[in-house]
Amino acid sequence: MALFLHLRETLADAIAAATEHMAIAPTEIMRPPKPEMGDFAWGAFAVAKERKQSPAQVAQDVAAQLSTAQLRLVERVEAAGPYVNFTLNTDALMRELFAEIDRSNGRFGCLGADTGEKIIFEYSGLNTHKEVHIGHLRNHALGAALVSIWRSQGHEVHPVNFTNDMGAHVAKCLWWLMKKYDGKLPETDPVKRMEALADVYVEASKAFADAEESGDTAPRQEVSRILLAIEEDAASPEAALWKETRQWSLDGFVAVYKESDIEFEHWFLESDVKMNGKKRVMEMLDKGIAQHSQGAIIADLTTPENLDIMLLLKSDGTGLYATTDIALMDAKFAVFPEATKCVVLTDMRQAHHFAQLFALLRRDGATQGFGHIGYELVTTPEGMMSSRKGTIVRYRDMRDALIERSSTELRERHPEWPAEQVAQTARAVAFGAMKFTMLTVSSHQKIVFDMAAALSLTGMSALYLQYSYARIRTLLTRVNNAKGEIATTPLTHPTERALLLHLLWFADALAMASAENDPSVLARYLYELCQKMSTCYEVCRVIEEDGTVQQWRASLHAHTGEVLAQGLQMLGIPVVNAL
RNA sequence: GCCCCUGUAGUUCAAUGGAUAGAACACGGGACUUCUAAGCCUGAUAUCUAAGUUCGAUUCUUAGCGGGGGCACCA
Repeated sequence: MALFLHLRETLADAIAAATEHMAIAPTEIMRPPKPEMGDFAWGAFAVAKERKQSPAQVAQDVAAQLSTAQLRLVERVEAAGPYVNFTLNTDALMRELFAEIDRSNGRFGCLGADTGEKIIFEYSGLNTHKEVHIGHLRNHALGAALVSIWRSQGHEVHPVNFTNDMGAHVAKCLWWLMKKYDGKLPETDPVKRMEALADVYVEASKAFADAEESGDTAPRQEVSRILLAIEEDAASPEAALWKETRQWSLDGFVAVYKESDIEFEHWFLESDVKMNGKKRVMEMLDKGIAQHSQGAIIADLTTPENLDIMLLLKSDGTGLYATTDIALMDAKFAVFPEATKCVVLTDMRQAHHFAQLFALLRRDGATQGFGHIGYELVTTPEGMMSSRKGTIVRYRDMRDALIERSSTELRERHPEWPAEQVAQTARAVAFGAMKFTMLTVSSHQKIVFDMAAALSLTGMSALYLQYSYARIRTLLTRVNNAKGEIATTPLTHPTERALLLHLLWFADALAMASAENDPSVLARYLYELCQKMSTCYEVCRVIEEDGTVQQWRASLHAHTGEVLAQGLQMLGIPVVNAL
């Protein structure tokens, strides 16, 4: 077990014993607001209420009963008003913590593997023939980070991808592609071709809207015809073009995932599961779970779930998102039959839809766990992004602008660097920046995207974390005994101890991030770690020192670097050795 | 109309009901012949309103005001 968790449990148990019958949860053991108060703290409020005593009295009683001899690593216990504060022995803490980091093998602060749930986790949800935009970026950054964070808590996670490759948007795109481009595009590079296809969709969308406005019904009829052809007639030229162009998008998506360092264990396509959805709806109709209404098929979820009417099949007999999602759930559990739970990550707008879906499946007898994690939208200062209004901020534009911006900066700073190193480092900076801006804000907070702000690489940014790591790496190349065993910590400055103690709390950041399904907890922890590291770095020089002082400081930085690298890895932020 | 999210410093965001509400940007001041100044130190500035619960409320409840989203043929 992680040292941190063990210490907290030990304290909780000891306090429970000292208060006789009270159950004390380990999470009641907190961090005091000021380091000089101690390393752990417990507030006596609840116990005081139970005992009808003053919290200060209870705190004093508990402190008096606790003996440091029985508490691992603790060298001081004292009551401070309503709190009991605990202080750890620095030398012992350093030895045990560093030993844990050294043997953790990239799993510092983590719980044992496969001790949790088996989760199918669906995220990303791109649409073929359409643009990848910065809203998807938020999904990707959150999803990939959640996979790591949940795994750190012992859950078995199977990340899967669901791609929407059918529907009106596809038909519109094909309509315009055939009409204006004769069904061909000149690009051969997978990414460029995907992007060109998405551009066709934007044109198509505008042309379609213009036609609608001017009362021209021909495009609408043509789009319906194409939609029907690709759904019903596999031998039609439209179906052939659909499959060809779909592949352009899918190839492009593979490249996007690869450059973002995202992996899926399975891909589901809407077209593969949609027809099964219709079948499932018909079964539900037979069972009485669904019913006819106004020519369509619905499920009435107004009571007891209070989830309104759920539309399952349109009056023209065609399916919709809900239809597909019913079958998709079957497909997921067919691929991962041992899974206990399925979690889906989308923006908040779909929360109602998924609440309905899960309620419907439970009515249908499903016993697995279902979860939806919603995050707030990414908007521009003008409001919601819309491809029709042309207000989409494209993923590729942001990526390219960031790469450009950081390349320029790097060339100026390191004129001696070879082009390849500049390019590689610029990508690390760009992808780090993109992900970090999406991860630091908690997921229930809307992000108003500002390109200028996103391009600024100061303050609370991924670059600050990457820069901190690079400084550690450089420092360590100049001392040769960073990994040597040390028995004592020749502390000369409070910043050293503050940094050491912050490393101990890493396990708490992981546990919190997982419990809240919120990677921003980890992102902010790492930022704080770097702040403490930077402060220490300025005040406590390493190279001009020698003997145990140098050894200790180098070791502190080395271990900080390892924890930082692990945390960044979990957030999907690339690390580089020089910046 | 009903439901969900949200309101904290000039701006963008933090804060399991607990000790003096923290950061970043912007603004003001400062240190360095010294391991990367994309850094460090330092200053000023904030809980939408009104009731309630509590020893204690930015946090919970109710009402109001403001912002965003959702609620049957879109995904």
